[in-house]
Amino acid sequence: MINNDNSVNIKNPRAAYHHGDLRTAVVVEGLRMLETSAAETISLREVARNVGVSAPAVYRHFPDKSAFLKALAAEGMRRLARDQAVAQSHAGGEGFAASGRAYVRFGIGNPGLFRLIFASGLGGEHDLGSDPEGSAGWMLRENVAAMMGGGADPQQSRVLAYRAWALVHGLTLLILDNQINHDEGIALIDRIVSADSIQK
Amino acid sequence: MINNDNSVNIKNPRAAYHHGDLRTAVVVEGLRMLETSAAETISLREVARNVGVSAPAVYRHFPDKSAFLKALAAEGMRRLARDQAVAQSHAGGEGFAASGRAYVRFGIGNPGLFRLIFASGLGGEHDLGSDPEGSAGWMLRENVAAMMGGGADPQQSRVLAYRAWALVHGLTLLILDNQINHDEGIALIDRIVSADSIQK
DNA sequence: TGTACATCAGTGAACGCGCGTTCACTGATGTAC
DNA sequence: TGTACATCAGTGAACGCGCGTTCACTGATGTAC
Repeated sequence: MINNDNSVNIKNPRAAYHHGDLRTAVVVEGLRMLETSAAETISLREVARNVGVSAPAVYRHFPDKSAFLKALAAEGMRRLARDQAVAQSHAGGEGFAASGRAYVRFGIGNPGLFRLIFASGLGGEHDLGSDPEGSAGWMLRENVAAMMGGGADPQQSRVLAYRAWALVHGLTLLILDNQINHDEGIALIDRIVSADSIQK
Repeated sequence: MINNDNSVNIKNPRAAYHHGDLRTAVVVEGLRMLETSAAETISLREVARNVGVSAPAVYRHFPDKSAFLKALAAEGMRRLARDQAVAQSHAGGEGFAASGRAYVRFGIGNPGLFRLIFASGLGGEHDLGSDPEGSAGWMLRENVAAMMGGGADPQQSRVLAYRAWALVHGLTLLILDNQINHDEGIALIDRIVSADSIQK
């Protein structure tokens, strides 16, 4: 294997990665591999190989493989939330629908990462109301609250929130799993995820 | 390993399974394992072991592992469609919503099988309109057509169909992935998948 | 400025694992005469 | 009814594979004196 810019200098192992740089490099490579591969098919050994480092080196930065995957999922969660926030801030009155569409587009654009974020066994049990600020669940809750106004029936709020979330989540996966034709699905995102389909 | 009723008599290999019975036994065992395990974690060797047969024996009935998984998925598809049809026929005017709820309940009750059905790389590219009669996609199309009456804009029909499908598909997976609390999700199925949330 | 030393992120070798699949085989079955 | 034979669903042994992880190690770094 030929060394590239991300690889470590054989004679001086610490030079390229002191201060946790290998951790970063490994995460970056993991995210890159997720662009074309499913998380379950990614092995620590291959990530290490691609980075130009021996497999055991990774264990200096992660206790085990699942910790590594969790780091990727966390980064994915951040990016998804960021995309949604940006879309929402750029939209006028239809911010909620805009953030939903951003959710779908993120999933379609990042299949491996999107699936990893929601892979059961990694995180889970978000439950609206307990999400960290800025996360998808948090934004969902904020949006529904704003939509309903002050005196909303809390259970009805949850129903609306779940309905909206389910709509965009399901649409994303149906397209990713090729149950809905990819191009047609993309073309119809705006009509499927419309303001009235989400607020009613 | 102790032989059970599904196992083959060692002295007389053909006695238990002549006429393709091993194929059936293997599929039954696969479906049983899917009740508690994800499809990716199921190995041909373990299935064979559980059935009481050597691993190569399975290759008399399936060319390879993926053919075996496809057989499980096909059976799952049949069961899902059957559940939906039953629910729909027992419902009054709200048949569409009823079949949607049945979809969600099927997924919650059969996590491994449900996921396998939609696993990318196995089937895919259903595309409304090309589904075999009785399948989920077929029923979806029929329902939307009935709902819209005769003179429906075909593209709008597709939008409604995809919206309904996405709603129930997403709800199912959010519950399975523990993004929505399991018990709360189940309790809210009827309200989330309501007639008006699906037809509008 | 020079020296001794502790630290710790890397290394290559090795572990046990279970997998999918192939192979040459065996022996019960059903069939033709 | 008896015998020879083709069929073919099973068998156990073996293949190569890549994996996650552990191990004892090395050698560059930064620090204390």
